[in-house]
Amino acid sequence: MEKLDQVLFFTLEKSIKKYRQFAQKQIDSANIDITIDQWLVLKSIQDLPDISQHQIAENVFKDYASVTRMIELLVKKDYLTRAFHATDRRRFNLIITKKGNSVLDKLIPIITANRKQALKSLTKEEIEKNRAFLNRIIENCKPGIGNL
Amino acid sequence: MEKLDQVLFFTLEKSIKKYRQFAQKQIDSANIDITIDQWLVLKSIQDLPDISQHQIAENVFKDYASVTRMIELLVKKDYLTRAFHATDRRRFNLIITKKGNSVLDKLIPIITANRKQALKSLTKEEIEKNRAFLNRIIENCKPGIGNL
DNA sequence: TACAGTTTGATGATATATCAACTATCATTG
DNA sequence: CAATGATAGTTGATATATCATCAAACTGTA
Repeated sequence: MEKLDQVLFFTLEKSIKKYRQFAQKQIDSANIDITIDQWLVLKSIQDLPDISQHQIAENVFKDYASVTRMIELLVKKDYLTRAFHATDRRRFNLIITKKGNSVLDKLIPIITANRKQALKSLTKEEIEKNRAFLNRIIENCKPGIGNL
Repeated sequence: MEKLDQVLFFTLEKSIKKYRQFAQKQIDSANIDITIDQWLVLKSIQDLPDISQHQIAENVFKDYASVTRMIELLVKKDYLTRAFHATDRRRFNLIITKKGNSVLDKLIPIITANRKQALKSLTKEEIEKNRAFLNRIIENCKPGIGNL
């Protein structure tokens, strides 16, 4: 069996971890109290204000349970409030607070710079090819007749 | 700001997560009681029998604390034993048990099949290009003068 | 309308990630 | 040899991942 560092999935894990560490450090350095995962959730709500927690989970491909807990944290941090939903009493209205919006605004230039730095010297074409490649992996890993 | 699904790092996260879910399912289906992360640690020890916990952590780019806890679990599961190190009393000798070796053996065909399935229809050349691409991201995210 | 099945969300248990603080041991050097 | 600094590993706290189970509310249909 090959050594781990020759396996593509290993490089894949390493790259995303390094990017996350790097990006989180930049956020911390700016004294913004949020994790990348919390930001993903908050951003999903901003993009689709009437989103449900289940939809958020699918959006950021996280577990429903994780989303529940992350939302609790965002409420604790006063970035988000929960109100009753007008038509469905199982659901909540997730409303980003002023503080939450301010954090989202402050994050824009940081995240943009992070992505730019991480993709420095890589062309648009390379990036697109890579995305296509990764999407084929995603397709191949879908549960299907072949691997149930 | 772009929607999340247009961001490369998002696709990157998704692909590694989908691969992990898929691969873990195959392991579970074979009734092998191990997680992928535990396997990574066990495999590191098999590859380098005199490895230290710090080296393991670097090998699989995990935190030292995580490695400590994963090793505890592997010992509990009787896949690994800890003995005193001959020359350095701070360290441990990590020895894979018979049971551990048996699990490692049983995993070889499963992991091989997983990787093959996930990379189905992707050529060696594409894979190599992709690895190079990811390595450039890793380089770009290294802490340096530009982003401290 | 009443029941069955589905959807939304919460919670408990376990595994891992990350940071910080801590102990024990080793290595260096004055 | 003693003081200092480096290294190996542990532990606590908090965040997240995953699975299973649960309750409440909704929907469709007999």
